[in-house]
Amino acid sequence: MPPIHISDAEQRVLAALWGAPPLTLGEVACRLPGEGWNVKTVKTLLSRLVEKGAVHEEASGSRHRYSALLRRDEVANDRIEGLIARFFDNRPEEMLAFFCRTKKITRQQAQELLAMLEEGTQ
Amino acid sequence: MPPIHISDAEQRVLAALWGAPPLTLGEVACRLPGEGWNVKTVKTLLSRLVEKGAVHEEASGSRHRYSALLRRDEVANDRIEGLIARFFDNRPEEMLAFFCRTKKITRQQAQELLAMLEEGTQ
DNA sequence: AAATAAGGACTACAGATGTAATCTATAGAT
DNA sequence: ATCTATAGATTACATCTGTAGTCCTTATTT
Repeated sequence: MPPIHISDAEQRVLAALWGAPPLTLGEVACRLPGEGWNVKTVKTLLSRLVEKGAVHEEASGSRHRYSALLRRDEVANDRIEGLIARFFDNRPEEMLAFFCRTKKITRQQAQELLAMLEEGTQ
Repeated sequence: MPPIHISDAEQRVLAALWGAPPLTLGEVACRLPGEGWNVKTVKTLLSRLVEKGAVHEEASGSRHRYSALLRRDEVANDRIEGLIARFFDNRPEEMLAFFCRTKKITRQQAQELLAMLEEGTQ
């Protein structure tokens, strides 16, 4: 199966479902404050996500409830992999270096990060 | 001006121009081995990039030569910013943590990175 | 019971994107 | 001088995306 492609707008809707119980259309719409979308727009995006297999739709009385089938970290990971492939020649450490060079990460933060790694590998 | 949006396919073409002298269409096409695109397709993408102001086109005899107007690190940075905003609540250090948690980097690499930061901040 | 609101199914429609094809000019090969 | 390969300008066309609108069926409110 070809990997599902989630568009930008769809991703925002998907995000509204992350870490939430199955939500109705209205509930989803409420969780998308900044977007300024019509509820119908949210419905369209939800339907497309269902078609794509990224969201589950279940009947609940005369309404439906929607829940995410893709986890945030799965999607995030895909995106990151894509960036590493495209811009950093498939070398994670290159991306990390770039990140540190440009992303104003402090020595402090790097140190904490290192500590975390130490923990994870022991 | 609204930020230029470079599509996925366009990005691959742009990448072929990075770090290279102005190239002709044929030269660009040659630098896109894996894509399996018709030269006409490459030409279309190049033209769109020119329209969008991401690529410069200059006459060279009866042909044209193309060169990137956006640098790799600019584009990479935009993408990374997007990810941080979308998936990590605008907190770079969260993305870094994720990065390290998913084992994309070894302790060794982190250590080198830290050394680099030390150097940069002294 | 009647009016209203929420939301389902289906439809709409322009602009972006992927992926070329045509038609034409010209530079290099014979 | 002619043929051929490269590539410029223009056009094509299906699909995807953003952004709803219609029309209909409940649930809820009066």
